[in-house]
Amino acid sequence: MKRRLPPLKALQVFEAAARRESFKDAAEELNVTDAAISHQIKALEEWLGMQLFRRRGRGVSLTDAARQFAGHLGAAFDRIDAATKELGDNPMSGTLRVSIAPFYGNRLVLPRLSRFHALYPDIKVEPDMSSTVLDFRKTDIDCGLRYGHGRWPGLIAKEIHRDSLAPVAAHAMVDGLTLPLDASQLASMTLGFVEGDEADWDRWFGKIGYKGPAPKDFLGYGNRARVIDLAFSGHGVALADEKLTAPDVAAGHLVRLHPERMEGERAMWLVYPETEFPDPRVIAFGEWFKAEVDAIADV
Amino acid sequence: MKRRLPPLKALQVFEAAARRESFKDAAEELNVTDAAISHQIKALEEWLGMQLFRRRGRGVSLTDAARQFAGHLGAAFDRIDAATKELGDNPMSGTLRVSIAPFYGNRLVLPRLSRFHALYPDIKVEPDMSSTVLDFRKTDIDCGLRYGHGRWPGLIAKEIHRDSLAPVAAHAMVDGLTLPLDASQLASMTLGFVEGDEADWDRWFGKIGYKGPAPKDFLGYGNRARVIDLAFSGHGVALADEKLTAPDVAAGHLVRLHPERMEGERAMWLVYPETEFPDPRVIAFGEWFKAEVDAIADV
DNA sequence: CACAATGCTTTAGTTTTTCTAATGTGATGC
DNA sequence: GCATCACATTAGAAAAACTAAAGCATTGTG
Repeated sequence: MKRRLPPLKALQVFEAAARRESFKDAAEELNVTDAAISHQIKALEEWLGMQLFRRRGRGVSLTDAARQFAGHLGAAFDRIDAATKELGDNPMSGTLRVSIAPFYGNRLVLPRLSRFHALYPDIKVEPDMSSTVLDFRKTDIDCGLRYGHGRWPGLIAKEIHRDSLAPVAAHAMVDGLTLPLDASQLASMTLGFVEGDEADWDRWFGKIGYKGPAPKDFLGYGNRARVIDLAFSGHGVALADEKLTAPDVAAGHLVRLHPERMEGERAMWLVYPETEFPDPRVIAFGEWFKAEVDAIADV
Repeated sequence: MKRRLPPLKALQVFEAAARRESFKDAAEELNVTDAAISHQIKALEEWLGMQLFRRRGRGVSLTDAARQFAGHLGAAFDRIDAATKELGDNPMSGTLRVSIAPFYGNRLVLPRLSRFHALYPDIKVEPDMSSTVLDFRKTDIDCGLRYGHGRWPGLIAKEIHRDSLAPVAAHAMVDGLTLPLDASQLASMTLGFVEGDEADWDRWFGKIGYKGPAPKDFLGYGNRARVIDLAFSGHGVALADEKLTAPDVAAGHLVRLHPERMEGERAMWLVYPETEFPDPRVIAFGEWFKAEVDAIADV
């Protein structure tokens, strides 16, 4: 039951001519000459094998069948018009698939998602918490929140929040000590770091002007989730982002050991495919989330 | 609130590509190369200013908005398809405007019209009984029943019934005479004729082999309605078509004076404009009416 | 009643759109 | 690793759409 449509352009011209019952008026509406209308109508009549207009020297009149036909066409074109407008009108709808590292997502994104939904009720966010490398060409994922240096080929990355590092640990670590600790106290503790960012502690101690014996008790982990786990466990200190740890500090699970903050090498980025027409929902999501993170008060 | 539709060809291509979720399959369906599909989709995306497909090296996938859009388009095209099929499927509907001379129409057409409606329930026949010259270019009339020689420039004429002439008169004319009359009795009566067809009586008398004194009492009229009126009035004899007068003969209003029939110069024709696509309803009407006239039994 | 104006048609030629062939690219399967 | 598949791109060919101009029949106007 395949469709067999007449040339659509001819139908469009016919519908206009039928609606106005005049080739001249149709020509004006479509910004062409009346000869063009005449041609299209003739071609359509030939395609259909029947006459649509009665010619009468000056002016034309519709046959019964053609009038009915034109009505259907008008309705069909109206529907196309409506669908086209809808397409442009509300880009803020549908499903937005966001890839987020589980650690970061559970901690910062999920608790705030309901507020995004309040803002854009027609967008359903589908967080993808798998930690696999994200490839927008293989999956239907629209954007991702990624932690890193911000340069990924083929991807556009917009900075959400750059690390603002400060040492945190569990209460057990500082039992009986007065806060803030001084640098030599810190230097003697077990210091967690993310592999690849080994230099962070050195830079931090340098920033506070520490000149004493170099810290020696380092523990490296594959990602910062593990480093923060170390802090939670009470067996070491993490040099962690203030926004990321703020909820735990506020809740009393972690303690800031020193007021000094240091800008980190890495940041959290909104990433999405390099495309001619960026998905406006992605942009909106990124802007909303940056505002949310910025609003996290330091403790 | 003018419509502003994207290029319809591009929409058609997009709908197919969206339905199959494959440019290649769409190309096959539309009998073009896949490059053509790629071009149209790209053009449409540029027109809309947004992406419809996610490209993924091999294959494509629809965005949410595009899927919805394609659904609307499919429905619209289905409607166009249905309307187009309907247009061709039932040509036997609508209003058929037929121009008929009142005399002929009241006598032969109107009494039979209900049977045409039974045959084609969707055609509404609108008889136009005005006797004005019919010009298909000025009016919305579809066809006419015309009496004459059958040659009218710009018109197609199909013969419905050729005159089969025989003399009729009112009963009063033949009171006390035995039927059929013989030729000399007829020749002495008042003979009605239609102006232009003066020779008919001569031919008729010739046909029955009448050699006596030529008839002298002639009365000319502008049309045959008046000539038959003469017969009704009892003041003369009409040389009239057997089918046309059959009802009156059967009802006893007129009497056939002689069994001899003569084929006339004129006939009743179905006429309609010379056009590339004749209205099939006109053809059907003509065929039906010819059958009806043929079925009139002579009395 | 002649004459201008109107609205559609036709023809011939131009412009625009659409399509193809060839080639390229990245993904995928063997 | 290599063939294959699905889409993209380019350049150019083919087809469709459009225009200008002239024509024709009808209609309105002075």
